[in-house]
Amino acid sequence: MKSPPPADGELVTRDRLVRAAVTLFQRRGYHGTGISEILAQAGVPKGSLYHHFPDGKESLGIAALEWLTVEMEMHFDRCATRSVPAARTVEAFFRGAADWLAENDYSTGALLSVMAQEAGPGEARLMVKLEESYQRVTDAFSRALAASISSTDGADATALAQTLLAALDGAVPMARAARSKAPILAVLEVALTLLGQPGHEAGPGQP
Amino acid sequence: MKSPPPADGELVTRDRLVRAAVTLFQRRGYHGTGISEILAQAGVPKGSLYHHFPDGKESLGIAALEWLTVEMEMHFDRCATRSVPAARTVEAFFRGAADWLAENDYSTGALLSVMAQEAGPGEARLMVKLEESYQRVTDAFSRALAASISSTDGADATALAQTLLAALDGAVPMARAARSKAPILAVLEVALTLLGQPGHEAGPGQP
DNA sequence: CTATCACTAGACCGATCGGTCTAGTGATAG
DNA sequence: CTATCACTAGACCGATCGGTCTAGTGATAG
Repeated sequence: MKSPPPADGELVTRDRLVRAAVTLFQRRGYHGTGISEILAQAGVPKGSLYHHFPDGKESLGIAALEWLTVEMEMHFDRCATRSVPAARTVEAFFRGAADWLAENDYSTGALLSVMAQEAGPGEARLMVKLEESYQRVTDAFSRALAASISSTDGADATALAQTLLAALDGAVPMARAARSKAPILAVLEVALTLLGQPGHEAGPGQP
Repeated sequence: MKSPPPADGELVTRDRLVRAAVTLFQRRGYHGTGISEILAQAGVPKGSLYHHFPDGKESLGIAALEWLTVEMEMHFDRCATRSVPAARTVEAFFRGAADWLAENDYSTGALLSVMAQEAGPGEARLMVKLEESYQRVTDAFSRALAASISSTDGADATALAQTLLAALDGAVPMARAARSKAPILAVLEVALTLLGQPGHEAGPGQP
């Protein structure tokens, strides 16, 4: 218990590894990214990785998921706190993803979605973490939506959040393959239609 | 030019490879699946693989995408020909995916989506094929939808097809992580709401 | 000044990766 | 009967995979 955490010095190396893992897993997937690439990108030697993550790659994957999950939770909770209208929350979310993809030359992707499709029985801990992450992100998103959708109850907001998140996760690889924001923007427009018309149990039609 | 194709004998080995590749890429992703696993699953020796696919794994990936693309095109074109109502086409599509996932212990995934997220600059040909496949599948889906949606023109049907395909592609990994059909069914319900209300330029509200 | 400890550094490991290459094998054409 | 050809079979290849292990290094506590 010597060297009490220099508060930020302790996290630097570990954090660099996690950030590099997030970036690379988004680009090439979990199995497509080698430990050595992560090490190179983070500028960290192998020994340090296994000091911070004695259980290796899978633990690093879990840490990457946790990092992204917290990031998303914070984002959506900020929207909820500020009572941002649902339509604006959704629009910012989709446009943000499209812009970020374009800025990165369409080489990044949706972390939860890739990892959930690559993980097998050999990565049981990863799968458990994925379930948790999906749940937390969906919950945060639905909180942000519920804050401003009058005509829907909690259940509706959850289903809506799930649907919109799924739609974006599905549109990202399309945009990547097409090297264009178009698929994301097309999906966004349909999504906004959905929001504009609260729907099946709401009031009268529009003018 | 001896041995004129025994018509089916020629395709058996090659086809077994493609089918095994589709199955395994769906389960573990492109990079997560080794050539040796494909060989084992197909019951084919290595030499045969490189005879049929001299360019190796990437060509096999392309063939797997082609196989799935044709499969989907045929499915949707069947719906279009029979003038299946859009809502029924969508419901069958989503429920089919959910059932197929459950039957396979939530171990399979969305092929286009995983591969599009794993492919990098090193797999340029794969990426080109992915773009084509997405396009063809979306087109076929939108044809199936357009056949029965009166209030939408072609552009709308395309955006709708893109959105619904994206939503399913995104919901599949969620269902996989949760080991439950629930996410897919939740998304389906929202999707049906969308179809039930052709929307922004349609007529009056409902009763 | 010394012992301890968190952490860094990278040489090294067997296993597996995708891919090549040589030796068949068996049906067909002549 | 023989030559050709599509195809099978698997030994073998270097490269890279994820992971282990030993030797520091440098700040802190006493």
